[in-house]
Amino acid sequence: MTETAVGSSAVGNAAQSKSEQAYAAVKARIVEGTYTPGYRLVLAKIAEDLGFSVVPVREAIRRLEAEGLVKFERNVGATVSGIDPTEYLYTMQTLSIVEGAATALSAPLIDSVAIARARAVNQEMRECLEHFDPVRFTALNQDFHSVLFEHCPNPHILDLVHRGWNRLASLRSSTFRFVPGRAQESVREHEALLQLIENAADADTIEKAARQHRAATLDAYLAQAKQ
Amino acid sequence: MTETAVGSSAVGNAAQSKSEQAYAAVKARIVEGTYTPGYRLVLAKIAEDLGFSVVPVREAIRRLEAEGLVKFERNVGATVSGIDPTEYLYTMQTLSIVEGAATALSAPLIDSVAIARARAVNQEMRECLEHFDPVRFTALNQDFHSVLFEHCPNPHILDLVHRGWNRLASLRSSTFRFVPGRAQESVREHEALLQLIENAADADTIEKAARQHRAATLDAYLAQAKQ
DNA sequence: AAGTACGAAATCGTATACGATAACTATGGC
DNA sequence: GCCATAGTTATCGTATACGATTTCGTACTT
Repeated sequence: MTETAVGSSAVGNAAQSKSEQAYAAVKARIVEGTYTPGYRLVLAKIAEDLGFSVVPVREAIRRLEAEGLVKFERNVGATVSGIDPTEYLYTMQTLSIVEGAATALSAPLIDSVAIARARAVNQEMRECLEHFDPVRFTALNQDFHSVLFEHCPNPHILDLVHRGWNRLASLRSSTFRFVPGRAQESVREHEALLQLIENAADADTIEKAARQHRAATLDAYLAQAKQ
Repeated sequence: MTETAVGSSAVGNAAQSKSEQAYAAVKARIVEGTYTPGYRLVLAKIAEDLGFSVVPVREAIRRLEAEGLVKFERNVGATVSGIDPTEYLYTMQTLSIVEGAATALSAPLIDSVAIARARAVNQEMRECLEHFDPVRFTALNQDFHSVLFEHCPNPHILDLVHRGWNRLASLRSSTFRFVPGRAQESVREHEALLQLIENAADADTIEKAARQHRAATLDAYLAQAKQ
């Protein structure tokens, strides 16, 4: 349940069109890592696997292309798009901005129950650090932020956050693995963020903290990459 | 030239696929106002107009749907999506955030030539106010901001800005017409923004000013709508 | 042996065809 | 006269088919 793509229009699946199904199916495979970056997405093959024809599959792939999850080349085909360092920077920078805004907008709407829930998740993350469970850590990290954003009053902004997450999904938990100490820091920042929200800090402070939380991960990655 | 949709991948049209052409054609018609909100986009009709078949047209429409320019209903069809007050709020709020970030990121890269160009555009906007030419005013407004963002180092953020603009395009110049005095104020804010950039103000200050510039337009609209 | 040219295979791009669904219209019952 | 219902039409959704383009392998030339 923690392994699904995030942010797909989560309505009931009443009478989904095949293109929707294909979209969801391929997206899920990319996000959960079945299709790794560079994987070649052949329309005919996917169509056969799903039992559909190529037209809806093509539509699904183009949609995923628009979200940046696959790279599509005319008359050549689609591949799952990896994220090179530059793309990673762009994505993280954008995320830092939209997450900052999302957090600031959500903060006044987060009740004590949600705070407690987030805190519990964060506690579990701490435990993951001790047992060294990066996969679960990353999933919990998503849960943590989901609680924060759950009530974001602006769906457009929330959508941008989700897109960024999915974009990063294929290299999930990379920073946890590759940047020593960052995860510990991240957990501390989470707690600090919760306290700011609890104390009803002004929007600007919360925005900056949330933005910094993401930016710090990026910086840690960049510093490491430079070595 | 000022009337075209903004931000479409502006590479040479070498061997564009029909779905690309259809996308561009329909998008242009929406942005320039040929297809007004509520206009019913019948696949077969558009296909015939363009001389294509329905499949690429369908793909184009779905793509426009993803950008929020059209509303698509299963087994019913597509209509050009108007923006109701709520949508307008969401869009403007999102724009204020991404434009703020885009401006702050671009500021250090804007040279004196670009500043002069922007200032000239802003001067012309002033003249439009005297002659009461809202259409040209809006076009110039786009030009002004284009100069500012031209060198935004993060293409993802720039893309988000463009999307917001296209989203607003169908009700372009509305605030100029409907909110008295706002346009004058806007021109003044432009000049203030230019001075901040010239003086190499810190990123935070610039971001806040740019964000406020957009937020003020939204507020003016909301205040007016409430009456 | 390396490079080039040609041909075959794979794959995409789109037209056409037909089935499915929803909107519309006309008819009959109350 | 108004509402419910059946039939018709419009439109979408997708399968299939085929042409277009690229890629890959092979044979030929130097």
